[in-house]
Amino acid sequence: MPIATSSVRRAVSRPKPSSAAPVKPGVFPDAKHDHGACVKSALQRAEDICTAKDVRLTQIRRQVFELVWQSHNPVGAYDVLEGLRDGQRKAQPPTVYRALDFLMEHGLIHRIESLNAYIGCAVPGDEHAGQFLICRDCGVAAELLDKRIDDAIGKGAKAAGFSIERPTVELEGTCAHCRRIKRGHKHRD
Amino acid sequence: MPIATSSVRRAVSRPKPSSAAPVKPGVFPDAKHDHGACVKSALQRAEDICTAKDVRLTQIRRQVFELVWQSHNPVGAYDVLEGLRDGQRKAQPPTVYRALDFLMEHGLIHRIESLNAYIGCAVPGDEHAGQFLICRDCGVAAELLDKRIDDAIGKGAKAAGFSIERPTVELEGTCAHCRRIKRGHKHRD
DNA sequence: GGACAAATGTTATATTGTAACGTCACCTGA
DNA sequence: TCAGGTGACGTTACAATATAACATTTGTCC
Repeated sequence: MPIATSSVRRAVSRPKPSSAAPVKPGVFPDAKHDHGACVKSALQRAEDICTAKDVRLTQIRRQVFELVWQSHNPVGAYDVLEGLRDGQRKAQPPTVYRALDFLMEHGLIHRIESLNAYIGCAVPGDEHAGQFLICRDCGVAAELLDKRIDDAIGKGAKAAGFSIERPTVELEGTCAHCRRIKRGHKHRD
Repeated sequence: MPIATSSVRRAVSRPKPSSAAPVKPGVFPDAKHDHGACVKSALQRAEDICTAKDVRLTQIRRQVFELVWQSHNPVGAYDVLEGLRDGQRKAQPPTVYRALDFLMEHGLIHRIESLNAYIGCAVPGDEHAGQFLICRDCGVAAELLDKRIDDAIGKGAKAAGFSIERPTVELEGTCAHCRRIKRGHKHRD
């Protein structure tokens, strides 16, 4: 699975206010967006949030966070583990799972249940459940924050007298870009 | 005991609704409903569907189907495997996974991604994705068929130019019954 | 019956996730 | 200053879930 380009392009733009969202919810990241800036922004926000909550974004947690953010594709725990091992470390699974749990607990990443994988949160600091569009072809997952979906789900649950504590909404399919490519192969247009 | 139904190959194009739906979508089954009737009805419908589609509901597949239907709680593949082993057989994991795949392929059961578990479909024969309310306390999962949710999800995806092929909607929380129990413990009312 | 495909058996292994306990660094209060 | 507590991480072992690959059996069709 191709990993989004690590930042060959230098972040020439001035340091953005850390409040800017790393990626826009509901939007698939452009193939050649500045992913380095994406990561940098996400990391800054994570640090701000941890500071505000008075919890520690330790070396390992930060590294795991960066590994999860290395692309917009959900990444498996053992891939993260692989990444952690680059270098002198010889990390074990519990190390990774603890860090992932920490990051999820503080809303910095989400777990994609249908893939057993993890992805950076596009809107950290905002208490919310993730809604995801996951492309079968390119593997990219885009986070949605769709109030209509939340509302509809809320109504459906209410009708059944059910109180939701953890909603999971994961929509697997094909993103616009990949669909264009496939159509191109078929009709050559 | 011969598998009578699998040899019946009549060109009946539509399965007649041999009985009511096993359980009503959107409703948590009553604690003391007649589950035997539930299972019987589900099995009958499964047989009708397989006959209509001209696929074989073999001994093993039927057994796995019944094991999945043994309750309204999602059941793990290895629990099913345990069940299959009651008696003389010594089934192995692939046997179970193949049967589960078959049953899913023909819309007779659903997989609950957030639990790595399987549950009988409340409305088999109807092409649809499952939407589930899953109670943390009693473990029961009720299937929803909520058009509002589908619509909202459809709109959200469309706005992103995304085409959905496999939606996953799993809502974990507390069912009305379990919530009443918990409230009772707190306020004694 | 013979050929072919579908279904299942069998062995081995891959992938994902946790339990349990030990170590160490850091803080805090007497 | 240091005893004791706590949080983070190390380490070992294992549990739980799932699949690859190939062999064998069963069913169907001619």
